[in-house]
Amino acid sequence: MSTGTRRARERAGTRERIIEAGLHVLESEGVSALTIRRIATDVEYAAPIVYQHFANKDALVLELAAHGYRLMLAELQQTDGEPDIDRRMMQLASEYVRFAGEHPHLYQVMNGGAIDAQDRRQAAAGAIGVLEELLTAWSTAHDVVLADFDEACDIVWGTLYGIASLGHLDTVGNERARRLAQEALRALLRGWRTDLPENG
Amino acid sequence: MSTGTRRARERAGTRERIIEAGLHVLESEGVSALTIRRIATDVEYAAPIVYQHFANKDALVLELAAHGYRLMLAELQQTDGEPDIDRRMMQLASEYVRFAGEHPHLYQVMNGGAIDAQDRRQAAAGAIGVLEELLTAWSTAHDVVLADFDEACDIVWGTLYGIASLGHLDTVGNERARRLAQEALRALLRGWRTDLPENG
DNA sequence: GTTCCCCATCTAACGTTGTTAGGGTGGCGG
DNA sequence: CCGCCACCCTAACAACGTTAGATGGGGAAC
Repeated sequence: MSTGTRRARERAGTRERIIEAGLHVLESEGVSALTIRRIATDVEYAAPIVYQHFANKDALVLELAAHGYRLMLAELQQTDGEPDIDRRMMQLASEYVRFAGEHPHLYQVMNGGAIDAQDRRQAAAGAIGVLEELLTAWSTAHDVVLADFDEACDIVWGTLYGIASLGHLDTVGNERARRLAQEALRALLRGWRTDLPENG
Repeated sequence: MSTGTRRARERAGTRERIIEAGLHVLESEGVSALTIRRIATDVEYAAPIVYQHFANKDALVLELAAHGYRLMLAELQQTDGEPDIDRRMMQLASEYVRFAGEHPHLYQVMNGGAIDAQDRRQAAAGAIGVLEELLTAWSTAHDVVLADFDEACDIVWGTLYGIASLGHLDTVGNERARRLAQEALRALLRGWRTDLPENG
């Protein structure tokens, strides 16, 4: 079956081209332009071809979002090379918000209601993993045992999401949002530290 | 012009009924069921009537969101009667997340991309005002001068939004999200206090 | 009281969306 | 060379937001 494998390769190729076309349309013209017919036209096919590769539009959008989370993972991992764990945390916050600002439409799709909660969680697992690693390193570096590690992760992840959303949902500029995210994360971590004296 | 005022009253009445029908559909069946034809049917009119009261669907949705923010304002103001300012802050966080959990579809519309950033800011001004008042009271109570008050407000508002979104975007339950929001806000405020000793 | 006009309302339609069914065509196996 | 099969397209459906034109009934004028 030599033709069989070739056809399988071609199938996978067009599937990839559909995803790339979708990403291009999304990033360049926004979510309102992300149409089955538009994508099909860009890959020089008729609309129904898309349904040979994706069950429906939501499945395609999920794939685009997964791609976005992989991209985010790559950018968040760029915080390597910084030995100071607190500074790396600040870089994480900054990079997260920067990503949201540089890919607003992709970010919108990644967090939009079209994606099932479970699927999103799975797609975001890699990016969240970076946060988990950093938070683990931070807690050991400062000799802090967090009461509930997953809870702390969710808090940080949710905080970053919320403040990054201010950056493009509201009139808050991206550079300001980066400052806000850094300050929020700094305050959060400071609040969790037990190696600082306190009186109340 | 007796008939004139009556007609004006009727016009305003149907406009109000359209909004109420929209809210009812939204809360009971979700944003995907929020359709011009569906709303028109519920108020026993044909679809084009809606366009005599709203320029387009986005304008109607904005009105629904504004109603949602007024509702949120009322619920946030219920934190009166608590003299302890820190406890009131905790109640604010809890009530915010509770609102998001009890009105998920309304909350989704309030923060959805269909609403212009400026319009949302204006609609949310009242609810944000509650936070501003509380934060002012908190800073005076603890003798803290915040470096940038508006920045602190945005941080808290964004954090609450992000963590509340975890509650219904992801699999985090509402009661857990409330705990998370409280812990996040507690850590944030603790990080901003200057009446606690520190060593680095 | 009759007539007429205006305006509120409806029906019908357009263009777009996601999605599905059915037909045609070209290349591969016998 | 023939037939079949897989691929691809055209056409269509339902539903959406939105607009234009038809229609009808009630108040105003005589």
